[in-house]
Amino acid sequence: MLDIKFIKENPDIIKEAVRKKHLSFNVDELLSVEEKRKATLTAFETLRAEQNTLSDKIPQTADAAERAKLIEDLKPLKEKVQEAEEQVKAVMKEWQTLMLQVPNVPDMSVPEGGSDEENVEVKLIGERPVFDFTPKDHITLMEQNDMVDFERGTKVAGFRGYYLKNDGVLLEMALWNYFMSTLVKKGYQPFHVPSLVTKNTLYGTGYLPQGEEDLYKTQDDTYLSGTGEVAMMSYHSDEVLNASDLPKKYIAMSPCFRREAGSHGKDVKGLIRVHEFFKLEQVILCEANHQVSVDFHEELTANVEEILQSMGLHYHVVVNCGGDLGLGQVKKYDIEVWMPTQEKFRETHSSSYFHDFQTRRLNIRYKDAEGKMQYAHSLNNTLVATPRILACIIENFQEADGRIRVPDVLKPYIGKDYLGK
RNA sequence: GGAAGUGUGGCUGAGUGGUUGAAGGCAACUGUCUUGAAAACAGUCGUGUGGGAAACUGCACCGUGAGUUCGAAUCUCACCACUUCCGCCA
Repeated sequence: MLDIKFIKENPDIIKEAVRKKHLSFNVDELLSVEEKRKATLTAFETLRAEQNTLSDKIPQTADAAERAKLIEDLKPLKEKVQEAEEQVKAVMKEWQTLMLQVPNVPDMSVPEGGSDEENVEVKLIGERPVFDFTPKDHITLMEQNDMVDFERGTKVAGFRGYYLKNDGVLLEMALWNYFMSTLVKKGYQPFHVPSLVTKNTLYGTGYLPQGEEDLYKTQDDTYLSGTGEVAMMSYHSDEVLNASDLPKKYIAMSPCFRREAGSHGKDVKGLIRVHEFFKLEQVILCEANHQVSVDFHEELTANVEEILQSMGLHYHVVVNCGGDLGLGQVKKYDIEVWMPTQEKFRETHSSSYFHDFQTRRLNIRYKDAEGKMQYAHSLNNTLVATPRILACIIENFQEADGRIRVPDVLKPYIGKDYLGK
């Protein structure tokens, strides 16, 4: 959600945002509904003021006959007030529907483009691993080493189902522990957050109304969240925070559920794209200042890079083009790790900032130094999402004999040098 | 799932139809006093939105939504959350 004042004063900026994000939204329509909203509201408030004034006279009138006359006189006004109120409600509904579709304005540094194919590489770290044998893909390797069972996974859970087992589970838990403990040392607070959430939280984070078809819905009108960001961000909804408590730095761990509607043909095998996975997500709430947001955005990205480098993974960072940004995102980096058998980088992390887009919807504020209420800024980035990253690690660290070498930094968490049989 | 109760400002807590946006207390802020602090005393102290240069002022908000009424924090209904008891279950 953006400030309607800002939209009214800068319609061209919003139109440019719509264009750059490749959306279809009619800013002029919103502006005309906004005018209608103000006019209807003013009309209603004027009538209501009249009603209040006359109503207040009644208890001050002692004479019963006079009283009865006043009450009688107010009856027609009551109907007019009700009519005006109906009109306000109708316009407000229209207004809110449109307001939820207004995109946040992408940063100047966001490149032009319509899809992820036009994202721009901004950093390249490490080198492609060289194998003196033909490398196997993660599916083959993990099945050979009894780390995964896709056959029974689909039998039990359906399309994209999987069981992780044995060293696959040890690797997964080692990653959770390693990533988590690294960030806790940096002062981030760990949370295990709900993944079954109400509608409002999803509107608040911007996953509704646009993302409806990718969400699993329950018969109780709750949803299975696709990311821990949703519950973590909503943690402080409708709160006024102390400025001195900012920034809030959190790690949200939770299972994540995604219908992957519209991607049935993509990554149909393996652990790259699954309906159900586990994620630790970094979330920051900070003061409402662009440069502060930018600095924390770099921090969230650097946190992950540091860990990927410590494992010796080859990756690059891309800045997402306008068309690949979510409605609320100002700027986004994707971190993509090299997949040897696919001979391309695959997204393992996604780092973005929102300014006050989410906090307006969630009503998360703080009082600044002058005592003025401000909407906080919000940011998030994946810390680690399993099992996708397992696929990357396993392919990159495979040996000729089919075993998987354990990166040095993970050895304390796994207790051995190689995974597999 | 059954029964009863509760839901008011940052917190606590009055208020059961008419200057109540809401008493009192705590916390916070500002002054006086003090070398400084505490204490005491005096004062200030909700949010959003519209009008106005400002003083000021209209409207809305007492869990959410609907209703009754000239008028609702207060009455009615539905929903939600919490508490306690019972049942069931990890």
